Amino acid sequence: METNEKKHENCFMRETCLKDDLCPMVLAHKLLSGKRKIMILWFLSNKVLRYNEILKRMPDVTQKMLTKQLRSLEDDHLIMRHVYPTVPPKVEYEITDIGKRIIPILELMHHFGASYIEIFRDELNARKNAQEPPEICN
Amino acid sequence: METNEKKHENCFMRETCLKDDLCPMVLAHKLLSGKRKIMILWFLSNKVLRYNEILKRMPDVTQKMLTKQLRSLEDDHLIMRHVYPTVPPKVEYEITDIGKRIIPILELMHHFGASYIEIFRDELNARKNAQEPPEICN
DNA sequence: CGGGATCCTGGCGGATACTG
DNA sequence: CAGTATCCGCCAGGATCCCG
Repeated sequence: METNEKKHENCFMRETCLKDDLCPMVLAHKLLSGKRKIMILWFLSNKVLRYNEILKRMPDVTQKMLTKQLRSLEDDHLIMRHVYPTVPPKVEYEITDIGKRIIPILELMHHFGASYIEIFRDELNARKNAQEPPEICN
Repeated sequence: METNEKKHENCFMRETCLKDDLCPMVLAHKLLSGKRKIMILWFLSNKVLRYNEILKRMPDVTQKMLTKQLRSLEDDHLIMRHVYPTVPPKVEYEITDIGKRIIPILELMHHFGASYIEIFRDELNARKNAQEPPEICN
């Protein structure tokens, strides 16, 4: 496993790493680190969606935050924004070619999450109940 | 691509999603969302490392934050902490079997980051220079 | 050596109201 | 419909000092 070791070391030992965005890992992490970005990309991965369609799929997000995350993704060239100057306005969001390269990552994350849940379901439920005491407390 | 679409919808439309940790995507995102967790797992993916060895590989992290991220990863069963009660103390960190399942995700992220840099190198450099004005300003 | 304890701050993200 | 505008709480994360 020496090649693997070397690769990992190289990535982070380069002086540019952690400082600018030219370390592949740091950059990838940055591009995906917004709280809603992963979900947005996940939704757009197989469909063009309008603003409200995305909003409907995210039960607990505010309009402001959704807009912010969409703008950030657009600035990073991961999604495209199509504005139709009609009345009422219509705006569609579409994943870019580069954005599509993230989908395999999301698939793996989904798969990993599912495995993790299988193994630790009981503990996850226990944690959940611990931080969400029953109604009795009221 | 209907199966794909269904799968994605199901993940987030389930009432549990975004609310508890039982949505695979939300959970996976949570487990990896710490600022340094990805790098730590990356380093440990092929090696057992001591505390200071990890620290040396992260130029800009404080001891407190490294400790915090390590504890969080340990609580989530992604790494193990081995304490040798010697003088001076020696602590080693090792990735767990479940943690190892994250490595393919990191490999993909690294690959994606590299592709992204190839395509947008100029823009990334421009952004970097914009937020880091030359010494002249002093 | 490998932390813990404290204090502090930026900005992420939420709530609510308004608008072209 | 698809956003702004405004206000604000919170906490991840940083700086600094101390310790067994």
